[in-house]
Amino acid sequence: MEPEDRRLTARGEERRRQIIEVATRLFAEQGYHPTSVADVVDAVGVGKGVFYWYFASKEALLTEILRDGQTARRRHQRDAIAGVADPVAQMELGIRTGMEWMAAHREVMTLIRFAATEERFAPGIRKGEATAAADAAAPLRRAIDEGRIPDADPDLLARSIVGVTQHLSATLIHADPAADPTPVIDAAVAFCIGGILAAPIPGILAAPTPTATD
Amino acid sequence: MEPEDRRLTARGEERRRQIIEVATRLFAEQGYHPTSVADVVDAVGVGKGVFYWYFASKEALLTEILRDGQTARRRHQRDAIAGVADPVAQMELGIRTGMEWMAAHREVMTLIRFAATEERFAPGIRKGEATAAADAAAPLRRAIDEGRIPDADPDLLARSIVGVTQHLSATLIHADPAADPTPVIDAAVAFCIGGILAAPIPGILAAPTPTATD
DNA sequence: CCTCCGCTTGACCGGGTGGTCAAGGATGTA
DNA sequence: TACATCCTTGACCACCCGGTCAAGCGGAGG
Repeated sequence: MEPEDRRLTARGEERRRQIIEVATRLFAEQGYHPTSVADVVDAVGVGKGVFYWYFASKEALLTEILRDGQTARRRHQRDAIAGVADPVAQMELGIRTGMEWMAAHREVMTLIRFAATEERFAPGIRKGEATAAADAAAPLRRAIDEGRIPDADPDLLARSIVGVTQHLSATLIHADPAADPTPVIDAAVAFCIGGILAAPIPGILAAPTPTATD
Repeated sequence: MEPEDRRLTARGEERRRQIIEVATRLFAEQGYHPTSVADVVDAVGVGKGVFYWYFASKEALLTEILRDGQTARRRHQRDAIAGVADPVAQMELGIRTGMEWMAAHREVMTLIRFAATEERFAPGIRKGEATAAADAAAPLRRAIDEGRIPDADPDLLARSIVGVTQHLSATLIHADPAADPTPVIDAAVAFCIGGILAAPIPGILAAPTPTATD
């Protein structure tokens, strides 16, 4: 019988959760590859067979962590903006709740960023990020249609916002988990709202200047 | 005699370069850990001992690739903005040349993003990114002092810009290396310039709304 | 009390890893 | 030619990895 279609008792579900939790922490702290299955089961305090009772492989466990993390973040953001009508307010709230989720789930974000660099996991990550970008692009498109913000490629705007939020989250919030993330989040919101309002800037942008030394 | 203080002939230097080049490609394609030293020397077409003639360890090779990549990007950006006086023009040119460099060095960027997630390599990456952020923060500070852009934390602005450029580079330009990166770069410039001009936006930002479900 | 089955154990396996090294070929210099 | 130095070889090593499995435990339902 395969691990994925086993019927688990309450005790079994709890053990499974525990393994996911410990593995997420260890993978994020030491790296996925440097962390062995033995490390995980030792940290949990069980025999090695337990791991393979609940998971088909080490890779399957990481895949599940990544998938669950991406869907959880998406749901968190969707729920947050559900009651808001104004698209620009939706954007701000989406940025806020997205960063709050990232700050509260640093380990998962580290794993997602790792997985994006390894071709075995990257397709799944790319798909999730495309979904996230599409989620963000929808209100942007509406805002453009309503004339609330200048005309620009909604997908590029959405990707830019994802870039700002993920990077600030990774470098500043994760650097000091104890610190209050609010100022960083406020800065991200201000920067992103400025960015989406900025498409046509007359007289600021310099000439194309294709001066490359490379 | 240790590899690091060997005196290499022209042939030796060439071999060393070749190993770095091949390893960079393989590490980026398959991942650092899944790529064995045997994979690298096989791809180069030499015996295993050659690797350890030029490098102390697999880890030392990656560290060197990362360090060289970060310094090369920094120099590229510094050289590009050297002759420009206006701080806002410096910012735009810095964003442009930075993204051009990233587009031309996808493999190295992939390795940098990987290394940032593994604690063994992360300190070096963080240091390099702090330097890059400081480089970008300097013209921002001047622009603020001169009243060219609104008052805001230059470091947060710099980190936001790094986030946009790296993410757009990683997700869009790397996704299709054959495509012309210019439209993406233009979008990044517009978004970032908008972001740094955006600090005080009256009547746009909604109320703080600390509605969290978590 | 017994039986069943979800759960656990940990020794074991094949194979791959990073790294070493004694030996020998290639190259430049004198 | 002779010699030193640079470079290359590839078998070899100790170790550890992900994964397997026969055996046994223990709690819930009968």
